[in-house]
Amino acid sequence: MADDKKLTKRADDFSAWYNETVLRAELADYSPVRGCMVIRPRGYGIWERMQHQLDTVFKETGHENAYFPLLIPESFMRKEAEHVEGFAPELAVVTHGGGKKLDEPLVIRPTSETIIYAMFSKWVQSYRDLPLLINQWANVVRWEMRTRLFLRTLEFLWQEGHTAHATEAEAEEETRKMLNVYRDFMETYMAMPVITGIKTESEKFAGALRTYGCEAMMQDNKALQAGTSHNLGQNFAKAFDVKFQTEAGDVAYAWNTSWGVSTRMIGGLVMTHGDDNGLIVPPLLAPIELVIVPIWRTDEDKVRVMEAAEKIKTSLTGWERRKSGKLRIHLDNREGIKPGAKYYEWELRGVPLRLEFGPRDLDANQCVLVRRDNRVKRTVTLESIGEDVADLLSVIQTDMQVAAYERREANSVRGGISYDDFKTLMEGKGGFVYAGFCGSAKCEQEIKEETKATIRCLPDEEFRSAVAPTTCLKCGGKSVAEALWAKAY
RNA sequence: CGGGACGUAGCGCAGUCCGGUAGCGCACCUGAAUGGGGUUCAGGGGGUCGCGGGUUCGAAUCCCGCCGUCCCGACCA
Repeated sequence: MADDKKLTKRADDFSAWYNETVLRAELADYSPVRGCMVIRPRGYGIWERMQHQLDTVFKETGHENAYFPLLIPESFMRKEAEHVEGFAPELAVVTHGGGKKLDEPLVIRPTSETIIYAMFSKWVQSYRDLPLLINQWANVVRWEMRTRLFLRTLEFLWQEGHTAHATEAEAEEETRKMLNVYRDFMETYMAMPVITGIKTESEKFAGALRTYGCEAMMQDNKALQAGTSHNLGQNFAKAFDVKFQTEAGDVAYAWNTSWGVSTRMIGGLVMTHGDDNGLIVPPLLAPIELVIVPIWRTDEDKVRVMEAAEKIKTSLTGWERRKSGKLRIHLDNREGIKPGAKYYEWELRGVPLRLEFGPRDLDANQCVLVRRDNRVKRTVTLESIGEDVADLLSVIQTDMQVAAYERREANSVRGGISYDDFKTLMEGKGGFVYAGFCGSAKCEQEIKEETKATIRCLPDEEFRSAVAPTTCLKCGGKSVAEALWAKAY
């Protein structure tokens, strides 16, 4: 931050730009503990809107919220072999309580499968108890080596859905359904298009049968896994004895799923939409959608402009829209700060629409609306201000989504790329590469070592290339699936 | 855990080589003017110089130890 006022430009140092934007837009701050962060009101406000929307859909799809404890007996973590292996390196463990060493150490949850399925085994007796559809909003702790605000912190907030079903097919349907819930949310609300698909064995959740994910492309052309959904099969049911009596009278293990999205999505939002002036929040998730900046020169003007600005705010606040509820408006009536300074400040904070209103506007019964996403100014009459603001916000939402989609496609490569060209691309600007994969973990591992790119997923059908690749990107052998390759966060 | 940089006011830094009254910019407070894209002037408040020990008449500065942060590598929503 050589110049106090200007952000580092994305093109100069994307990583520095991201950190500065998050800090200066007051989304979050560093905590006294390494790797932890404080989510500030402007960041938490976005999270609350994300939570509200997702929670609504979770309930519409039949899930109920519950809360399971933070502390998990260490022995629980050991009951599922892959699970313990996957999470052991990043566990935080409580060894003392009340001044005494504990008989059994307690793990701070890195995720709650173990405690939840232990409880499910008590609650599930009969096929009539199924499906059991539970969600919890919680914090989890994973002791990561390197951390970044929102993207990877020791503690983060998320939701984790956990379900139990009578059949494998039902569990698979649930897994896919919730993946699509995430996808819809990310596209519609975050204006962040994603590629959905299945994870390879090496990227799969520890303990799952199959893992599906949503992958978004950030402005540095790296991939961000924004949500995952797991078909757990009967792995945890067997480990925690989640059994039920079937309609026919047999005893069977339940089929489980789990799925989650976290505050990491806020990082995704920043890196999808931000520009060199700071944050840009899509209207549907913006805690403030419209900021009114009054302008005056003389004391008389100040009085009448402020009075009229208050009126505009009141009349607009009454506007109710289908998806986004009442208009969320802030009137910046601070004195002693020039309008220009306010513009920069609210732009940095990402408020999608600004209304400028001064004496000239008052006399002409008009105001100036300025879009955050493309900075286009428009003078509109106050007669129809409600419609205009609502329309513009909706257009901004759509335009942001389209822009993000077009950027992703412009940086995606399909249809035949040599391994040499692939390496060059990954050393340079990066991007999404759709290419054949022979299915061997060896090829996957070698590519990772040589280029740092990984298979983000084997994309779902609608994202696959028109002509399926026939040979493996690495070994040239027969391709068994089309893979999406990219460097990832 | 390895390599590098750093720790001085809320933030960003200078001062450290060569020991001698702790400074600058921004932010903050007061007042006046200013106000359609980052306002100006005047006045003001704020510091265990990361922590502990040592050398010295005297340490932000030299020596030893520790702690912490950031960046780069091995792990990851």
